[in-house]
Order: sequence, then C-alpha cells, then structure tokens
Amino acid sequence: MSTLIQSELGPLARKLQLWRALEPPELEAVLRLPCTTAAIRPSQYIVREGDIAKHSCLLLSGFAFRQKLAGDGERSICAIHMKGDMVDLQNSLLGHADHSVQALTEARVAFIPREDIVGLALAWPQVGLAMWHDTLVDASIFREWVLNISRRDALTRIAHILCEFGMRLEAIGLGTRHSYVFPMTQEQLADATGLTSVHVNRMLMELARRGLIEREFRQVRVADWDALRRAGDFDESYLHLDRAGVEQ
Amino acid sequence: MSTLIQSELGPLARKLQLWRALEPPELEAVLRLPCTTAAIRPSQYIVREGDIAKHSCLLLSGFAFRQKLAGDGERSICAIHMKGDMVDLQNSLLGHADHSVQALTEARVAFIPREDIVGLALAWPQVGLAMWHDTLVDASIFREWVLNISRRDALTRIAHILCEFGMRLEAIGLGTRHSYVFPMTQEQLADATGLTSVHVNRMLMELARRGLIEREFRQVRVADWDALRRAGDFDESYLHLDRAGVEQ
DNA sequence: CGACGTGTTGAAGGAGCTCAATCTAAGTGG
DNA sequence: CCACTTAGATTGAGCTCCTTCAACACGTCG
Repeated sequence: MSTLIQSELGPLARKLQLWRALEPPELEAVLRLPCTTAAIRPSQYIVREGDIAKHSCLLLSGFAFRQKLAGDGERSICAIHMKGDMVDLQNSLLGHADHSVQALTEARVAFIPREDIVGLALAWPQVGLAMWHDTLVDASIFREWVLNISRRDALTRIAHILCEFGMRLEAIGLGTRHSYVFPMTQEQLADATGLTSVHVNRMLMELARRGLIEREFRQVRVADWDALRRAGDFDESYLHLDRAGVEQ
Repeated sequence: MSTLIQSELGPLARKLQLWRALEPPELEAVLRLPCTTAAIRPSQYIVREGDIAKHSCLLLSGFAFRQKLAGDGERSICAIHMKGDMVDLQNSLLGHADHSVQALTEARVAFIPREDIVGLALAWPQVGLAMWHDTLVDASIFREWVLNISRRDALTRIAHILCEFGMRLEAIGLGTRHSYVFPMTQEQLADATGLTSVHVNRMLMELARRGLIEREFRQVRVADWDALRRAGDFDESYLHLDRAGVEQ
C-alpha cells in the first residue's frame, strides 16, 4: 500500500463517463484525485463490516464481492464487483461500513480519501451526479438480486447470475458473455444465490446436461445464450447499460 | 394530480437534513422545487416498470412499496416506504423505471420534474450529496433484505421486518416501535420475505404464541422488543440512523 | 344477501438441505 | 519424483422446512 500515481484512476473516469458525459476539466479532477494503491490477494478483506470510513475503494483489476453475515454465521454475498467498480462509495458518505468487501481473485485496489470524494462532488457537481448515478445502478442490481433470491427456483437463479456476470464483463470490455472464467467457488456462488454448495453443484451440472453451458473447472462456455437467458429469466434492463432517454 | 404548492416539500427537506446539514439557502432551494401533488388510493400504481422517467416521486403521507415481477408472474416486494421517502429518485437519473411503485394505503405524493432534481443537484452540490446519501442508505437496506431472504428462516425474516418497520416509523416520528399498524396484507408480507402467505400466517401466529407480539388484525403490539429483536437477528446499524463519524 | 378480500387451518408433497463419503487437482515437503 | 495435505467439486440417501391445494371463517360492501 503505497505510491501516489495520478493516472491509476482511468477505470473510474471511464465508468463515470458511462453514466454521464463529463467535460475535460471534470475528467481531470477525477484523475487528479489523490490515491494509494494496493495489491490484494484472494479472499483478503478490503473493507470490514463496522469499519469507520476513511477512504473509498476502487477496483483497478481483478474481482471482489460484498458480504454480510447473519447472526448465526451464515453468509450472504450481495454483490460481485469488477474492474472500474467503486466497491464502497457508501463509505464516503455513510459513517460506518455495514458490510465487508473481500477479494475474489488477485486484485489491485485504489484507496481514495473520503474527504476528497466529498470535495470532488462539491467542486464538480456533474461528477457528483455521475457517482450518484453509479450508486443508483448498484441499487437496481440489489433489487434484482432480491427478486432472484426470493422468487426464482435454484436453476433459474444460477442461470440468471451467469447471464449477469457475462453481460457485465462484456460491458466493460473484459471479455464476451459467451465464454468467460467465473471467478467464484461453488460455495461462494451458493452464498450469492441463497442456496447450498451441494445444490449449486447439481444445478450447474443440470445446466450443462441441458446443453446451455459447457464447463471446465471455472471456465464457462455459454453454448446457447438465448436458452440460458430464458432459463435465467434474464432481462438486462436492470443493469442500465443503455443510456436511452438520458439526455442533459 | 394538480395544485402547485411551495411548502408541500417539508418532509423532503426534513429527510435530507437528517443526512446532511443544509444551509438556509439550500433548504430554500429544496422547498422551492416545482411540484404537483396527487392523492393515491391503496394499490394504485405510482410508477410502472418500464416507464420513461419524467419526474421523481416523494411520499408525503401514507405508505408505498416497490415491486418487481419475475417472468412467471411471481412478485417480489423489495422495499417499503413511508412519509418523506423519495420513492424513486432513480428516475431522476436513470432512463427507465426498472420496477413499479404501488401505494399500500391512502397516500399523498408529490411529483417533481426530473430536470429540476438534476438542476438542484448541480446548483446546490450539498443538496446533491444529501440525495446521494439517501440513495446509499436505500442500497444498504436492500443489502440487508438480500441477507434476510437468503440466509434467515421464515420466523426470523418476519421478526426482522417487523423490527425494521417499527424502527423506521419511530425514526421519522410517526409512532413507536412498540405498537403500530402494519399496513400490509399477509400476502404482501409474503412477497416481501420470499415466503407464501400461508406460511407467513403461521409464523405470525407463532410469534404471538411465543409472546413476542400481540396482534389484532393489522395492529401489532410488540410485547417484548428485545426478544423480537433477538428473534429477528435485528441490528439497526444498516439503517444508518445514527450519524456518528459523519462530519462535514 | 351474496360476493369478495383477507385471514386461518389441515394434510400431503417436494425443492432444497444435511450429512457424509469420494474424487480431483494443486500444492508442499522430503 | 513421490507421499501427504488441502481446497474444492461430485455423488448418494434421508429428512425438513416450506409449499401447494383446498376448505372454512370473518368482515365489509355492493
């Protein structure tokens, strides 16, 4: 955890521009944010539930997930994150972390001091709006997960999350939804879908048996995207990747 | 849907101040937002999934909920809202509504044009931050619901949602967590917890049998708050009602 | 009065869980 | 290079929490 580099924040600038057109001086302000970077190992904590917020974290490479624990120790994974995601913007404004963030793979993370995020939003309101927009999209994904977990059966849940992951990878130019490495263990996938790892295993095998996907360890090949999409009751509009209707 | 009144937006100003200290001119800007109000009947739609965003909606009185539908028609209720809540800030920034909002009881709603919300955030960045903060708290509640539905058993889920509702009522000065009218049918409560109405019914009766609550139609009397809190694995920190650690 | 929405109850069935064994691949140390 | 370990994936068998279906109770409202 060291080195103060200016150009590290490219992925953030790119993400924010996806949400809102930014002028050169605004982009510059984003890129000039002070930050320190760190290399994170798989399963290492980036944020711990209860932490007092001192900085926000941006994922520069690799994958991470958010988790909460129930009183009896059961784990719930409520989000998966990839390059360019602010894994906890909320720490910039809320007092304490209400959940943990953990690395899924080798990852690089940039830490940006809390007050600089707030200062950025105050000095450059358009950037503030872009970050707010980002939070709104996050919230939309949480709602879809509530639906996924509460009202879809096991097979559909798994198919849905596979669709979402591929779609998001593609959206940030990190691969194609037709073939990718899914970076979670079956136990983590279980915690992300409200199932057990045993049942996740059976459902993955069932999806393969039906010819929707082909698997080789964590490598997923989507043999029939339309069928997987149908099986997963997947409609990407909740990801708000299109910006139709968003002017100004 | 008519009448253009200035002082209608008091509940919004109060809510935003809860999240961030605002100066008189900032407050005035909030209160001066143009808006139209409407009386809404129970189960009437306030926003429909797929709607193109033209305005944001503020709940002035009564209760409402957000829902999404699965492909097979199953319903998921992902949030309950009360006085002062912006039931769809996301419409101000995102292009289309990714879910519906429906009235739970008789309600009064203020519609604020999309561009005025955006304009407010641009002209008064502190107000923009307050609205962003509001979205972050919303997202925190969604995460807790994901945990609630995915990793808690039926009795715990119901107890948890009863705790949350009472706590939030109290926070906005609309009652006490020890006794309130819970404005949902058992079927709606089922859709908010990922259960069936039959099982919700049995769990409510079990909570009463154990002496945690007393019921009379929708009226809930919390006989033993601490026990209910324990039974519901409830820890209110995710509501971010305290502002400890939040300076400036 | 009949119809409807909501709540309550019983009985039977099933989707997913639990427990436990086995398998595989990738280290790790000798 | 091989014995040993470990994390994760796979499989089977039995069980349970919750669902499904169906009936009935109750209050309200036309």
